[in-house]
Amino acid sequence: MLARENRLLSADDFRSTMKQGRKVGSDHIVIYLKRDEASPHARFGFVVAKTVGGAVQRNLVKRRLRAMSRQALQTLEIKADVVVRALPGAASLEWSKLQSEFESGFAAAIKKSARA
RNA sequence: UGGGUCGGCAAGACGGUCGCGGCAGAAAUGACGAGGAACGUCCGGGCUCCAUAGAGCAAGACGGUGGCUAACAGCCACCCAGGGCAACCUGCGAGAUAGUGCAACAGAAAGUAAACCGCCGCGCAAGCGGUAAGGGUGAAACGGUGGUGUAAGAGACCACCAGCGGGGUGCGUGAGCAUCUCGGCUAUGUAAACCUCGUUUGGAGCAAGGUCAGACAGAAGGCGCAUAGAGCUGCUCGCUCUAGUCUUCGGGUAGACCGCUUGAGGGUGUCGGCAACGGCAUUCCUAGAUAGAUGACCGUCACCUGGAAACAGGGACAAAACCCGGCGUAUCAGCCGGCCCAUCCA
RNA sequence: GCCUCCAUAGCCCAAUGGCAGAGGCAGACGACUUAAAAUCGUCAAAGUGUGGGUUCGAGUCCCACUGGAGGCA
Repeated sequence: MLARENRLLSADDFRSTMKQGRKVGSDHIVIYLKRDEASPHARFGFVVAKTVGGAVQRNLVKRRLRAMSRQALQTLEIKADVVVRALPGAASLEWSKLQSEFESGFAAAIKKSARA
């Protein structure tokens, strides 16, 4: 779990990040990243729809994504809002595969947003 | 030993590192942190507000008997019916002489009367009369079998059996069971069709409800000012509140705290009861989030699968959101016990 | 949290408890046409989401599930 200041809390935050942020997709996840140097912290949020699975599967996916986000936060230098959307099939994926997907997608999103 | 049937247990254990949630603490830190179904939301309650929870109708639910319970559509014991060699299982199991409806097709006829082919009598014949044994239809045909009887037949009469109704005796709290006796010789099925009888249900739901803080902009229409609106789901009455109130459109806020986890609570012992369950004593406190807390990495042991071994792989279903009691449904691999049947041995 | 509705042929849908199922679009074949469209005719395609029950008989009535759609606070 992330600390409270590193989480997206309101529906408006989610909406603006997904609308204005840079979007990078892969087989099982989609990452939206919006740079915001004015905000005090980098913030993460997760969207895991019912199509992913039942409550148990969705919680597992959310927790794994949170653990990955926490690791990414330690090496992150920029301030940004990030939303990770999980797609069907993410629940049956192994940890290492999901992690590699997340890391490559996250790096691509940072590169893309730096160009903008 | 094999097969069956019923019930119960458990939901791998211990530890390390990095993190999360609320709690305690000044801090360091400490203990705690999803389930047997947390699920589906099918019932019943507690709790909160509406009147203190009221009356009648309507509407719904339930339906063998006795008990348990806060309550129930649940549970226990028993009765009856059906299935099974048996253990055991299944049953929305009141009422069809209160009334209404329906019973397609076939068939003469589908519920209280009648007669298609027959059979018998009369008649040359057409036909008329008697009859309901036999045939045929159907899911179902107005008791069954055997006899007496007759022109042929028929509960017309008789015996036994089945079934219905009235009465009695014994046992049982009771549903009922056993048995005796009398009566018409017989009355179809369907109430998970309307209905009748009995019992029972006021409504809304923790986004209930309350405290604090904060934001905004009003407009149109309906009904009313002493009978009108709302609370109050369909109606009538009754009660309370208000001079306004409701609907639609538009605008604004969606923050904090309480409710919020100690409860019809769990464990153990003992007593009462066939049991469900209850009494008493003692002991324990065990999640309270709000985009919503359990994840990642690793070690040891146990289980299963493959393998000679090293070793490799695997572990279901499914996650609290005010709280309980049930029901229903999902569940890999397991463990334990009662009972029944078959076979073998003594 | 509280409710409501739906499931029938590839698609949209109808049905009084009664021979088990109507219609339209789409499909196949034929006619018309030089050919095609349109039109006309013919044909095929379902066993009514699943499992039980009531009934002589169930798409229909009852119960439990499964999947889907919607509403209110």
